[in-house]
Amino acid sequence: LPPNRRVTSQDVARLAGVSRTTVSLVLNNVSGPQISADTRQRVVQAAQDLGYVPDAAAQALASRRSQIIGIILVRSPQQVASDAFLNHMLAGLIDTVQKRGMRLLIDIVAQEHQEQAYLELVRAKRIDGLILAGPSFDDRALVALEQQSFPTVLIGELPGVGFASVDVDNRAAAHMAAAHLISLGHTRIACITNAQPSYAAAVERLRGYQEALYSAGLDFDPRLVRYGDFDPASGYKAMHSLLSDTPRPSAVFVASDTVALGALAAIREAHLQVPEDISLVGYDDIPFALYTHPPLTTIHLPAADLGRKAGELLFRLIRHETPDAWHVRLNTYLVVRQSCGALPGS
Amino acid sequence: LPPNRRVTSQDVARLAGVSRTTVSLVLNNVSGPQISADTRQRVVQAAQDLGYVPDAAAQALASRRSQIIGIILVRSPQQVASDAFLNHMLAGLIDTVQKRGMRLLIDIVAQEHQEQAYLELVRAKRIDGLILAGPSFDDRALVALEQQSFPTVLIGELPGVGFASVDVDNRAAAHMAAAHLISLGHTRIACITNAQPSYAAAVERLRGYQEALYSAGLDFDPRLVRYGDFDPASGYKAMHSLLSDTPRPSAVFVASDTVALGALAAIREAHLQVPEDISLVGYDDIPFALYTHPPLTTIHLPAADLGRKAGELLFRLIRHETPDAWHVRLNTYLVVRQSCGALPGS
DNA sequence: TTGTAAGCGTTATCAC
DNA sequence: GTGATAACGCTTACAA
Repeated sequence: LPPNRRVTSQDVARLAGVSRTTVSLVLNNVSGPQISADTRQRVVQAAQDLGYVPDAAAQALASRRSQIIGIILVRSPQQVASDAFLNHMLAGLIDTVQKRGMRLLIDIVAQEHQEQAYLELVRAKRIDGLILAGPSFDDRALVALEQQSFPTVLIGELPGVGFASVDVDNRAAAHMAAAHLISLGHTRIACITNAQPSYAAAVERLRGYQEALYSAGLDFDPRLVRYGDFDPASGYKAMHSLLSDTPRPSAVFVASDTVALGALAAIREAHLQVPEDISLVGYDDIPFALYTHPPLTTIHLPAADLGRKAGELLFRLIRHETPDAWHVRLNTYLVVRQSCGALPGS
Repeated sequence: LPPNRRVTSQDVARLAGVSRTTVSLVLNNVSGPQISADTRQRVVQAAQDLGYVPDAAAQALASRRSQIIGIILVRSPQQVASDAFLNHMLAGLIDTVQKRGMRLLIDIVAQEHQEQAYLELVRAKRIDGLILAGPSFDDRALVALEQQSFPTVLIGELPGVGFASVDVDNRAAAHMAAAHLISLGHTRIACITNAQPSYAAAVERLRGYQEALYSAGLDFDPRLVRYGDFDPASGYKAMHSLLSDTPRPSAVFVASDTVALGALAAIREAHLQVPEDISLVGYDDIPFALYTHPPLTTIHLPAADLGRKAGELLFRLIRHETPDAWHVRLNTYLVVRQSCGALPGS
């Protein structure tokens, strides 16, 4: 025998004095057949002695399950760079995946390549389930997945399609943010979105802001809206433009902390004070929001939970269990720090 | 025939009127045997017509290559959360991996579980190559990889072991940062590290700072050193402690932008000004460094390139090519913004 | 309770 | 140039 050969289940079987079948049954804890405690022990011992690790490819080929789940992040390089959120979500997801003894395959693709990216993964049976995180999805491509009912979970906005999803209620959260400013007496409240209006989440947040105004009997003035683009630079630009409006807004809801950092810089550059001259509410509660100047009042998003829930939901689907809910909505809440003040004279 | 059966290479062969062997040869562009252009064309066409996608598990089992590379991030959940760097590196790595038609399997593990995490991946032949990113590695476990010369690349500090690695010269970079402060006339310069001294990178950066002092003929005063711990909170605490020293340092090198954000907050809280009262140099050049108040002078690290280079190096190893260099050192440079001022009277 | 044997869908080694 | 045929290492009916 070649000395450095791979240890196979055959070797384990031989050492334990049983068949490969038994080895497989024991090591996979198959529930059907009862294995005597003695046999089980011998097999486990033999496997350990030999340092046996099953070959993943062989296992996948025979069992038709790869024990890998895939996550596809539909994002531009620029977004990846400034997404202080991603880490958290990934950490939550990986945590869940590990607990199930599975692995995570990750891919970042541009909007226009998403289809080929996940179809290959699925068709090659490389993954047992798929998590899609991105702004929007190409319906045409998703149809294929839906037809073969491939286990899939969306993180983000819910399109009309029938996929399971995990998200926060962006509209309600934005409503909460704007309502906070209104409660402080502000009436001229601007909005800088997190992204361009082609992104569903951006539209939802804008709508929440709008609804908060209406609920309070305030007018919605489209001239007070600017579109951010994921990064601080876009927030800087948007705020700069907003500050040249007259009369100046006394408060701004910035639908992304990252974008808000740029907005803060623009305000400082104009020699204005937060919150004395302008109140600001952010969105996301990134770790840095506590350390801006001043600390940013913002909407807290449960990033890690988003990843965790998506993972749990997906595992249910993979095991053909009916999930408690096909569309999970996680809670957000307002974190009051020091970037908002009452409107003078209110 | 069952209507919804998987399309196999057998089907392609049948449609093209050739054998499975030929299909494999054509689709994998095997160089040895010459296939006639006509046959090649027929096979390609048939594969496309049928929407054939090779089964990943079967391919892996037969070819002994999974086409997956693994990255293991050795980090605590806390570090993952505040690591504004990770995204960049991952994006760079994924970019490289995609170009090679491979996939990336990602895992985050705590220091104490690293061994089992990557040994399973390697032993199960789940991955063709491994990238390890973390503060330090358990030599005992790495020995196994080294012995079977499993393609492995380290991102980070270079231990004594013989693995290929990609890193920046932390010491030289820190030297540069401290030298900048010295050039502005500062003599009482403190240092807040990025992490505890158990982390090699933290020690290297501290040493670079120290060497810069010596080079300038300044004394190294250990009482001016504080240890950060990855997050802004640790920077806040460290700076707070530093500010109660007398005489106060006139400048601080903070070996992590993330930690520096906390330090900035502590300085503001003490009603001091940057750079008027205290100069600050950071490290990493995270996207937010440009938007702090004031914009942070810092050391730029090529995060995405780190990922890219690690990927390229790894592919060389996988293909048994001798790499140009086993230890790649990427360049850093000082980005001068507005957090440093000349010492009054110098 | 355990063993036998038939796949799983490729790749790779030879002949032809 | 192309086609049999044997691995690859495991899971899983089914048989004993």
